Amino acid sequence: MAFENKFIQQRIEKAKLLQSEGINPYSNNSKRNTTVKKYINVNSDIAEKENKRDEHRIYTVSGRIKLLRIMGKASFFQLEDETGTLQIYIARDNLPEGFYNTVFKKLIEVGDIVEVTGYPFITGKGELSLHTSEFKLLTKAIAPLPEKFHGVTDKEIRYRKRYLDLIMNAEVRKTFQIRSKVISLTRRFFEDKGFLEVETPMMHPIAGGANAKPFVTHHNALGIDRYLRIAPELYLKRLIVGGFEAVFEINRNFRNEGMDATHNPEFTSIEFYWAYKTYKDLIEITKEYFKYLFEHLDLPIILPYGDIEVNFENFQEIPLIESLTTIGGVPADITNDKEKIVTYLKSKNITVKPNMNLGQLQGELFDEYVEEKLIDPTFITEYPVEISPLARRDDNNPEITERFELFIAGREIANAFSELNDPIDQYNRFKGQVDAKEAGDDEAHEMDEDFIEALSYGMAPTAGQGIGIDRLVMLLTNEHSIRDVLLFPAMKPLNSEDANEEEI
RNA sequence: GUCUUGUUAGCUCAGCUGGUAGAGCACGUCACUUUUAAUGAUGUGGCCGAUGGUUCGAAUCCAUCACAGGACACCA
Repeated sequence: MAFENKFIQQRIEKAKLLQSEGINPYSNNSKRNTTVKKYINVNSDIAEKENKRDEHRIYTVSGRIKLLRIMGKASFFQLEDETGTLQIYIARDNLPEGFYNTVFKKLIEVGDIVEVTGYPFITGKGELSLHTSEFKLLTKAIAPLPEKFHGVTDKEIRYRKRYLDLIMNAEVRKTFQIRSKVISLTRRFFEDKGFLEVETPMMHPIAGGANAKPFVTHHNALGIDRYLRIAPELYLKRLIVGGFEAVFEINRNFRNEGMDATHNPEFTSIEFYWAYKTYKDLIEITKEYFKYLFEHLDLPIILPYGDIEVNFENFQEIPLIESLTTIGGVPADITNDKEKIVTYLKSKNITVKPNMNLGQLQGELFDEYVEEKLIDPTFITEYPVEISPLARRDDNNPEITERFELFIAGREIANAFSELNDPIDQYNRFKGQVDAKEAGDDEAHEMDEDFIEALSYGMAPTAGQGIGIDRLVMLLTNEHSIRDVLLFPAMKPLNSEDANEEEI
């Protein structure tokens, strides 16, 4: 399999020659004492020095050779570490006798990881560089890097071999640094508010907390199937029953559904639950959260996303039914009538599943006519109870719930509600879901009697929210595919044999 | 899941209506001590995604399959 490629063979030969010269091609004897970024910062004054150099400052930097320009008895190369790229000047007469000609010129090449020691100077063309007095190979790369100018652009290679993508495309590293920062800031934001970070099971006996198809796995010792969680919601609420008053979890959820630009089988969300609060408090904390993110990420408050702009100072709030007419342009006289909605959708050539209830049809109208038009952050409130099986009913109108979803740039970013804590109401809503499941809705919720029992002991009035981290990061990094914000997005195996491989 | 467009050298890509496969980069050799995608000379490199079919002849036409991108459907 591996190492057949002639270029790889060639480079393996070079590694052997290095060994015969007494040079370890996989040395770990690194003496690095600064990064490229620090080197550039510390030496920003070199231009003012005599001869534009300072031979008394000696630094050792390490990194990968990205570009190599050999010119007879001297060479330049670009050395790249995580912090940046530095030009290295290396000349025959500054190195031990024979090293430059027999080792550097013949056995060192683009892709190798090396360490150089020397002093800062500025070249004739005005670039701060390092004048090498010692050169050491740390790691021989036996596989050649992709083309130096175009790099690797094939999306399949970039996703399957993310390491290559990261080597070749520095801006990709930036995206994942921002992702890391978003998660870190999110954690800090909620911790600062007094929330406790918890971990709840990833393997569930009942796949609850959302409407979705789960992955199934098997516990051998117990001889039972488990579901990879589709949401942590019901476990986090059990903790509120137990007396924790503010909890959050940032972790993966798994849904056995289609893959596309906004869906990966495993995705990251934060869910948080806050006792003695309502969804109104969640609207406030959500605004505060975004403000916090924008400040700490140093992002413009009017954020470009593709060819649109999102104004993060312009948070809107509008009830779902109202949005159908004012934003969606749906006639006002049909939005509360099942038959009229079905007729209307049919007249627009939109097919709906038979036996949909009013709430589901209103949801259809929203998805069809409103969602994509919500560019600036918009809290859609007053969701129908039929499509909100875990949310508390509005005290004044039992047909709607104390719930909102937050939409930004035409996409759902968060889902939140005052939690249903009436165990009998929750029991009946689960029953309704079970009936729907039996009627063929394979994404309907299952009965979770243990959760009902937990509620029976009393859960303080609580508000809870989930935010999709991947989509949030897409928004903040101006990426339009979820695969570009996941280091290792899900991909099909390359040959069908792998797909059918039996477990050991 | 459906439709659609791709898959040619390690990488980025040409290859017209079918006639024995091309460039740049990378790599080998030579020259070159301040280059910036270094430069100049020269050379090596391919089961044209897989399997069938049509044809005297297929990278090229047809069918099936695999993988990927995009759109739609479902979902977050």
